[in-house]
Amino acid sequence: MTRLSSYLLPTEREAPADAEAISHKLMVRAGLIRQVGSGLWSWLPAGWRVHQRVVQIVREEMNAIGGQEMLMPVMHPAEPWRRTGRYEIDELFKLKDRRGAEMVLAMTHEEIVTGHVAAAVRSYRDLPKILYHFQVKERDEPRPRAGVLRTREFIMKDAYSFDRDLAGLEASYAKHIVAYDRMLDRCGLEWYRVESDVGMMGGLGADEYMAPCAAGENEVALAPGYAANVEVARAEAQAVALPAGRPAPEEVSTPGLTTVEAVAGALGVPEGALLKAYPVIRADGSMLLVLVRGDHRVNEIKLANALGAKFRPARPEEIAERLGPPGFIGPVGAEVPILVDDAIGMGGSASYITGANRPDAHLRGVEPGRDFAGERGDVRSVVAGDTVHGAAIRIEPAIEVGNIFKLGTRYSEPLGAGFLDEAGRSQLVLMGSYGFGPARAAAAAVEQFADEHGIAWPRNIAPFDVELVGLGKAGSEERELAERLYGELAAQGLDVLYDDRDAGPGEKFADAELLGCPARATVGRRTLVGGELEVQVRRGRESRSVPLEQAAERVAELWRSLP
RNA sequence: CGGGGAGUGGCGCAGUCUGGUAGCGCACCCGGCUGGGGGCCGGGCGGCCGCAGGUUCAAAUCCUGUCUCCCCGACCA
Repeated sequence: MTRLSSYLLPTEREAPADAEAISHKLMVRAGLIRQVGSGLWSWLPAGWRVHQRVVQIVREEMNAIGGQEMLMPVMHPAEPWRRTGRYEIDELFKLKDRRGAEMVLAMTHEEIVTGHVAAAVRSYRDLPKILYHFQVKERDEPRPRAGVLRTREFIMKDAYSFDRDLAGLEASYAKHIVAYDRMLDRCGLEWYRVESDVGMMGGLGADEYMAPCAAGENEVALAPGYAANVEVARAEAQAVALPAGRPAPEEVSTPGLTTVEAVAGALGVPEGALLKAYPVIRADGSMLLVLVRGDHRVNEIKLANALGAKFRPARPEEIAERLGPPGFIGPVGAEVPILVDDAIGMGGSASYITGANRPDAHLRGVEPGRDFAGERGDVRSVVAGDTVHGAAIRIEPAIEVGNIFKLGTRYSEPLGAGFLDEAGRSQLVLMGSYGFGPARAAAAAVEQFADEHGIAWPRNIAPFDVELVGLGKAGSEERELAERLYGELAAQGLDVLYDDRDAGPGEKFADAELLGCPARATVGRRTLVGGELEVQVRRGRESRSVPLEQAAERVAELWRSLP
């Protein structure tokens, strides 16, 4: 019997002063987690039950697609990380053992799992495989934040698929989509699967599982039938009213007007009638002038993907040297290559305003194609109101709770994970990696369903199914009834937390609602007198009464009907 | 890494400017009352004021250094 009087559940009336996010405040207040250091958290018993419930759901769904659970260490020799080129990552914790050997603390486990596969797999007959584990990840995050939403140490379910060819990888990936869709549903979360960036390291495709909530660090662009991380989202830009064209560009004086807003205001045109010039320096040291509409922003991830290489913004002195005074630069006459965003209309009678590459001057009547030339590309960030298939998109903040990624040979190649096919030819294994963060899933559930009274857990990941509140003094008749009901509820398969503390009813109710078990049953004098048990559904806080003689069955039935 | 803020009892805070016996609310302990929404009365325990140096007759308070934490941004393979 889980008695609250002897359970470690230190609830707080007030949230920590430094907490911002709802999940941070409530998980601390409800006694689920406690901070140890920046980005380092302990899970107290009730919190750990939530985490374990998420873990079990994930485990069941991974097993259902043929995943094989294993366990790999957190501390690794540095060597395989050097081989894959990941030793240089700043977020990687590095240390030395007593002999001076270089070690790392794992951020993920591609190096190790691929090493095992490289050693064990010889033949196409050994493939495909899906291997996974739940293990601690260590990441030296520049800025941990918001309770368990972004931490330096956390448990991740990471899975890896190994296939002989692209069709096999696609099949493994499809299985993970099924598993992930199901685990997110079973966790009771609102979620989106969104297209995501494959990153600079390459990859054949990736999706992220996003749980929308205010504390989310990511943004997703959504329209009917469309969902993408704004890092990669593509959409039709909204039209903008452009000034009429002119026979040739014409200089206008714009003293001191270095921002799009200032120039548009002074000339009485919408910001979208300007072209924003964003000079970047590519890996080879050359400059590229990126142009986007004045009301748009350059999306550095899309730009990096379009260039297929890293770049950095140009420094003011580089801009001054190669183009003109920062704030007044533009494409006309520029002696550097130009990349023109797709949202900029080419040709036609309409025209844009651009910097003149001279102090305190802009040009109007600039027509792309006529007055300058450049390659085209989609390198801007979408904004709310852009359209996809004719429907306007909206942008929402969300927490990334899972991601799935077609790695290809990114790791099998440097680590030598190959096999022999039927023809006896040596081939590289095609890999996929699939992450899921139970702590983030739990925090997302708190974010999505909390109200002013506290947490309202989805049924499948609540710390307990039912909180049984025993009123009256210890040893009283109503307490005896409560203890009997505990046994009956447990016999129905319910996990029950029994509040047997010597505390007032108000405190018990407040704590129960803070902790947020999906149902609360109250046993007091009224229960004895009326012969009915009061049950409150946490989400919505509505109460109902069930006859005492069938109380356990009725509560179990009610519990099964909850979200 | 840039900007801002904070370390005083378990939690939330005041006191610091203007140096002079370390305070408040909640929590906790004991006794009693109450017993369906954080209830009431009485009595208690608990703090080297983040740490280290310095100034001073005297430092939570002034000076120097240092550590830690939070928020915003950058970053996040």
